[in-house]
Amino acid sequence: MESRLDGDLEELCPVCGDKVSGYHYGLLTCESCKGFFKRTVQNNKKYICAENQECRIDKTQRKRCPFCRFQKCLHVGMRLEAVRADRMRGGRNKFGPMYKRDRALKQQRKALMQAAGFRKESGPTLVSATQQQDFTFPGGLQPDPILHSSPPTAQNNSMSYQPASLCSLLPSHSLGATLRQCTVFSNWTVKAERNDRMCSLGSAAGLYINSDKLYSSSPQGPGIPPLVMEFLRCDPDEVQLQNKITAQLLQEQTVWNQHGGTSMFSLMCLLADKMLFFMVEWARTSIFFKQLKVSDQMKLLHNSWSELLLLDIISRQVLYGREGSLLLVTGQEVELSDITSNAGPTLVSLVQRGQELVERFFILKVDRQEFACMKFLVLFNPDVIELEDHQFIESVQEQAEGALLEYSLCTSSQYLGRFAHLLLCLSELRSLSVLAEEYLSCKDLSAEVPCNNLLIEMLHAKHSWQ
DNA sequence: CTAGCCTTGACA
DNA sequence: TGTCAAGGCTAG
Repeated sequence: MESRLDGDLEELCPVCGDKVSGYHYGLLTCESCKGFFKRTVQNNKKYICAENQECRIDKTQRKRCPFCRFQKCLHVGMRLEAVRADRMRGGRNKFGPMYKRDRALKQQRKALMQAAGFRKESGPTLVSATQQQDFTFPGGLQPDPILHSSPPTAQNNSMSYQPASLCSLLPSHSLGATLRQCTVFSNWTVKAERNDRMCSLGSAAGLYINSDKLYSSSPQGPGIPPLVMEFLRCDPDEVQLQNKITAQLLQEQTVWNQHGGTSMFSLMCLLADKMLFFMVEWARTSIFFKQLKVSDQMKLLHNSWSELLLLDIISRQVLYGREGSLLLVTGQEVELSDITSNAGPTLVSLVQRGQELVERFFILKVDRQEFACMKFLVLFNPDVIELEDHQFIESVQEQAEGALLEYSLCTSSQYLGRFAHLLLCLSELRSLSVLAEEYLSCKDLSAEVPCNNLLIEMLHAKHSWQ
């Protein structure tokens, strides 16, 4: 009897090497890893590795370390979003066409192998062979350190004035150790503190969502795909971020007093630099990213820093901002007219296009969950050259895109058109970030950008290898 | 908790 | 109506 699955079933489970029983959660796996993945996601299980998070997972040892087993499940591409939040049985999911394509591809490959004279028994297919490598899986679905870290203290902020480099930030776990002395505070107008409004808006927009409660303890669930919940969990809390940056600025104010006030532009550079620092911290502790080698991490960040920075600024305006003003990460507001009144044509254009983008996101009612997904979409750009783990990065981008699409499906009836519109907005974001980098480069050439900071490193790094 | 087998139900 | 990838059940 020659069944359709015979070809597929010859393959080995990419997680443990056991016999494959069919497509489960995105790819061909064995029955036990299917069940393990389902239990882990449905029950929101947290595991801890007793070793150094590099346990070998095979058929005989898969029970030993569920932490590393789950990490391997994610790494080979099992999809969190394929586990149904509503636990509905039967039916088909959106992966149907993907499974079909995969089958066709395997069939094609098999035919090619046979035509080339390979015996079927000569080993696992190309996919299994690469997936059976030994990967190391640092981290995983653990609580995000940045969300639980205490506010910066006088001690850890003032200890070191070394310039921060991306290289030094990535493998490090010490948040305050690389902060450095910067200049400025300035003669710009602070209109209003927004702490109260931020807090109330924050809780309404889901800033304080407890993902455990929302997903696992309610069998019906809120309809938020698990991967979106995970992205949201990685996302820094706006109020904490505001507190951290404000605390740092207050501390550096004494330094500024010694140097005298500087321009609005210098202040913006300082803020951008601080935001970049926390952006690197966000990426470094985020799901998927922390599994990458430092070299790939650096390439991705060098490629996307300006887009991420702009997306962060824009999302702040969409979620909490007021028309006609720019809400800073510190919670303060600057009138846009104050910025553009003395600005050159490039900056005016930047501000205008940025405002238009804010408006488009606002009309689409983009929420914090969607911005969290988009950040991953932007960060995991498989088009970056010379990536070591290109396949994984591509798979993460696909997963982020799938999660965003699925979430749009949950929240909007016109999800396909809306989803397409979101992608168009990201394309405009990209173009805007190019303009912003050009603007900064010009300023840098005329020595107007405060030197010795992460902002400049990013600017130089990107233009040196692209 | 694991993993093999069972039930369900959208889709081709 | 058959397929097959979801979730469910349960002995070990």
